Amino acid sequence: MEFTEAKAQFLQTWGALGSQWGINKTMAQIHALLMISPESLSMEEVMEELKISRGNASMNLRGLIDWGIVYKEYKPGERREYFVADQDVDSLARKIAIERSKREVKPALRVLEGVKNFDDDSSKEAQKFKKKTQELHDFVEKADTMLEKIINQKENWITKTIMKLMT
Amino acid sequence: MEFTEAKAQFLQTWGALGSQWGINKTMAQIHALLMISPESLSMEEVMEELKISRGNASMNLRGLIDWGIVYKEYKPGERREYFVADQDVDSLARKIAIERSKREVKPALRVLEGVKNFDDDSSKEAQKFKKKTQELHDFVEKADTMLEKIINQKENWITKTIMKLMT
DNA sequence: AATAAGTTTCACTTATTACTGAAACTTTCA
DNA sequence: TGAAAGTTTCAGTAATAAGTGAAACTTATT
Repeated sequence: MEFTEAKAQFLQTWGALGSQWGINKTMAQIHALLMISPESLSMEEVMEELKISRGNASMNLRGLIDWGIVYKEYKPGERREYFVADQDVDSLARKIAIERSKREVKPALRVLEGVKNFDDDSSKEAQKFKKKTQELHDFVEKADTMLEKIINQKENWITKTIMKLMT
Repeated sequence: MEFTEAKAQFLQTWGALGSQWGINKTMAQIHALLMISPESLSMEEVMEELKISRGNASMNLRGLIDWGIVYKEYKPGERREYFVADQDVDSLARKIAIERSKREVKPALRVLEGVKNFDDDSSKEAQKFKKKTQELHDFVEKADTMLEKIINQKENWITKTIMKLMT
């Protein structure tokens, strides 16, 4: 396989993977592009390379900056902004995990908390409902705690975690 | 909050959570409904309760069965099929994790493997590309291994994992 | 302060994914 | 075996999410 082909396939696959994980295709692709690029890129260059519109590029670059995995870079004497991706894969994954917990898990927990304390009418249905929502709440809370523990092992967290789980 | 309201809100939220995690809304809702239901339900009842069409109900029930988190149940003397959800939240989560790894992570790994062994033309771009794809491949592989380790602690895996990570 | 280069926004279009419902098929039992 | 009850499929439709591009806005420079 040639470099150009490999690159295209990589951008393509990473984009698809991204959309399965709640990050939209373009956002994942821009991020992938910046990661493999030896120099920082301007918005123009991103648009050109991925054949996307200005609006799309702008929105998604901003999104990536919000997620904290892409940074702006200013070159001396140049007006134009350049973009760089966080080069550390570990820290990237950590940031994504934190962000998803904040955006999805935490809100779900709040709803489960509210819902499990409904006015119990002591019917069979109500009993079962109470039991299950309680269980789900506890489970989600635990899973979230686990995620936090894993990602808080600052450096090389995956390796460290695997080591711990070896026993 | 009343039972009926709590139930509606729960079904609603669980559906939304599902779609963020790659399980479509209806599928997540059917699953939620079956989980909180004290009796097994027929397809008719599911359709009725969630106000969805026969086709939709059929497709998604089948999907849930494929995921291995819902089972068919036959009542003696009755022709109709009834559906029950796996009641164990731990085993449910484990099954979802296994399935997602199989469907998403493994294929992505295969592509990364192919792509990182492209014909190197020794340009700066190619060098960087090789380095990054290698890093990403190793990372994804490690993460997947970790997931496997976690879920292989058969019983109460979340609790067990947290205990291990406590140190 | 005028202008030109750069950047962002947003109403609209396109693409993707999910859902409907009628028709086809299957099973059971009289 | 045929008719009724039950189940599945799938072509068409609807809902949702993503992307476009021109216009508006910002900033730096003279």
